[in-house]
Amino acid sequence: MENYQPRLLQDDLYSIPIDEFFKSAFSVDCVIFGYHECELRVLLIQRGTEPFENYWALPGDLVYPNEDLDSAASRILKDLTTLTNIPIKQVKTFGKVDRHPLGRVITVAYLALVEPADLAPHASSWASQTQWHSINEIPQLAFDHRQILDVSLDELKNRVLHEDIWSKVLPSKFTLTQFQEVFETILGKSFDKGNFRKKVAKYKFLKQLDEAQKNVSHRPSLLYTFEAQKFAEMKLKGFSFEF
Amino acid sequence: MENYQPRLLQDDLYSIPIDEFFKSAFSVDCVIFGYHECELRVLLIQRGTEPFENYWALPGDLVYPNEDLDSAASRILKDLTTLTNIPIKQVKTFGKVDRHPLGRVITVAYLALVEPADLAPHASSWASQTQWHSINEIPQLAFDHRQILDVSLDELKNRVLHEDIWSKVLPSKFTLTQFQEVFETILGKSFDKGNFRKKVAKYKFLKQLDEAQKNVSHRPSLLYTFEAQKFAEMKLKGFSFEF
DNA sequence: TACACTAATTGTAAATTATACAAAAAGCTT
DNA sequence: AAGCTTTTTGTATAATTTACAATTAGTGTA
Repeated sequence: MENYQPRLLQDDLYSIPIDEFFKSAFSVDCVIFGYHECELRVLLIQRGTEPFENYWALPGDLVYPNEDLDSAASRILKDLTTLTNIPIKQVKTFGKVDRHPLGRVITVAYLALVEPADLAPHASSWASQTQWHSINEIPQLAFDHRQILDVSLDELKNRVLHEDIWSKVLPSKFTLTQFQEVFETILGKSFDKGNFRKKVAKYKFLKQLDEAQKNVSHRPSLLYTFEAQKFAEMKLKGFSFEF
Repeated sequence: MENYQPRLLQDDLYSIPIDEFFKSAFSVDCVIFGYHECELRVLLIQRGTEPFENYWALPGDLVYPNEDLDSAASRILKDLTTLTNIPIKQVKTFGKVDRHPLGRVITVAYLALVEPADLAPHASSWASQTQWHSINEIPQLAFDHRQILDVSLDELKNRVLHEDIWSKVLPSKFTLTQFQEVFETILGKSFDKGNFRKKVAKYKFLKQLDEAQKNVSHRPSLLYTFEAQKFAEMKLKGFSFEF
C-alpha cells in the first residue's frame, strides 16, 4: 500500500501517515419503499444497540472487506425481505465527517421498491424490530437517515419515470387503473383517467390480454401485462414517462 | 467502536473482528468537463507512480480522515483549476472489491463543468502532467476510470437539462446562439434555430440586454444575461429543459 | 326481467405546442 | 451601394394536450 500516496497537496498532507487513511469504514443503508393499494411506505428497523439505541433507522450494515458494494445492498434486502429478484440501485453517498458518532463511516444509500404482499414473514435472524412506516408518518430517525430518506424519495420519483421499478409492485396481470395509481401515489399528483389511458395506449410494453376482471360490481376492466423486453428496447432509445 | 456490530447476518459475520472493517479507504475522483466553443473536453492527469504508472486517469485523491466528502471534491477541483465558485456534485460511488490493486478503496465520483478559459495556468504543486482531452479521443485510463467517465458523461447530459451548470461556461453576456451551442454540444444533437429561440424566449431567467454584439461581419446578436435567482425559483417549481 | 349503480372505455372539440420552412433585418465588407 | 452572413421574426401546417361528455359492460336490486 505504501506507494499509493495522495498527490494533490504536498505540504500538509504528506505529514499524515498513509495508514491513517485506512482506518475508516463504509456501510450500506437501504431505503426499501413498499407500495400497496395507493399507499407508499418505507421499511424501518428499530435499533437495539448504541448509538441511537431504540431509534428507528434505515436498515443498513457495514460492507464486508471482500464484498462488492452492490452485493452488500442485495444481501441486506434479501435478509430483510427474502426477495432476490428486485433491482436495488445506488442513490447517493453520505460522507460528513461527524455523521457517525463512533468513527469515520461513510454510507452508500440504495433504493428499492417492493410489493409488501410479496414478503414472506421474514426470519427472526434480525434482532431488532422491523416495520413498515407510511411515508407521511416517519418517526425521528437515527444518524442522518432522515436526510437519506428525503433524498431517496426524490430519487424514487425520478426513477419511476425512467425505469421499470414500478413493475415490481403490480400483479402479473393488472388494469390500467392500477397502473395509473402507482404513478399517482408515488408522484403525488393525479391524472385525468381518459387522457392517461390514451397516452399509455401507445406504449408497446403494456400488452392487452384477452381477459377481464371478474366479480367486480361495475364494468370489468381489461387486463394488461408488462413486457420487460419491449421496455428495455424503448429505454435504450431514451424513453421515459412524461407525466 | 466496539459496540457497532454489523447486525444482519449473525452467523459468519460475527466471526470477523470489527477491526477488519476499518481497514479500507475511500477516495474522490473528479470528472471535470470543459466546454469551450462547441468542444467538450475532460481534464485528465498522467499518473507518476504505480499502480498504473504513466496511464492517464481522472484526478482524484484519498479523502482526509477529517474531511467531508464534498470538501475533498472541492479541494481537488480548486488545486487543479484554481476555481472555487464552481458547483461540483456527486455522481456515483464505485465499490467493486478488486477495483484498486493495492487494497480496498471505494471511490466517489464528482462532476463539474467549467470554462477552460477561466483557468489561471495552474500551479505546479501537482507533480503529474495535466491535460484536456477531447471527449471523443480518450486514451486508455487507469483503474475503472473509463467506466466512471462514461457514467459521468451520461450524468452531465442529464444535469445540463435540470440544473444551471451550463451557466458557468458562458460569458456574463452571451447570445442565444452561444446558449444553444452549449446544449447542442453536450447533448450531441442540433436544433432548429428559430424554434429553439422561440422556446427559450419564454424562460424568465434569460434576460435580454439593451446591448448587441460589435464588430461581427453580420447582423449583430442581442446579448442576454443569466438571472440565477429566477432560475432557482423555476427549478423549485420543477422546471427543466425539454430539448 | 328491467333498472340502477359503478367504474371502464371511447369520443370530441378547443386550445396549445411543435415543426419546417421562408422572409426580413442589421451590421460589416468591398 | 451592393453583397455577405447571421440574426430575428413570421407563418402555415401538423401534432399533441386538455377538459370534458357520452357510452359501455358488468353486478346488485326491485
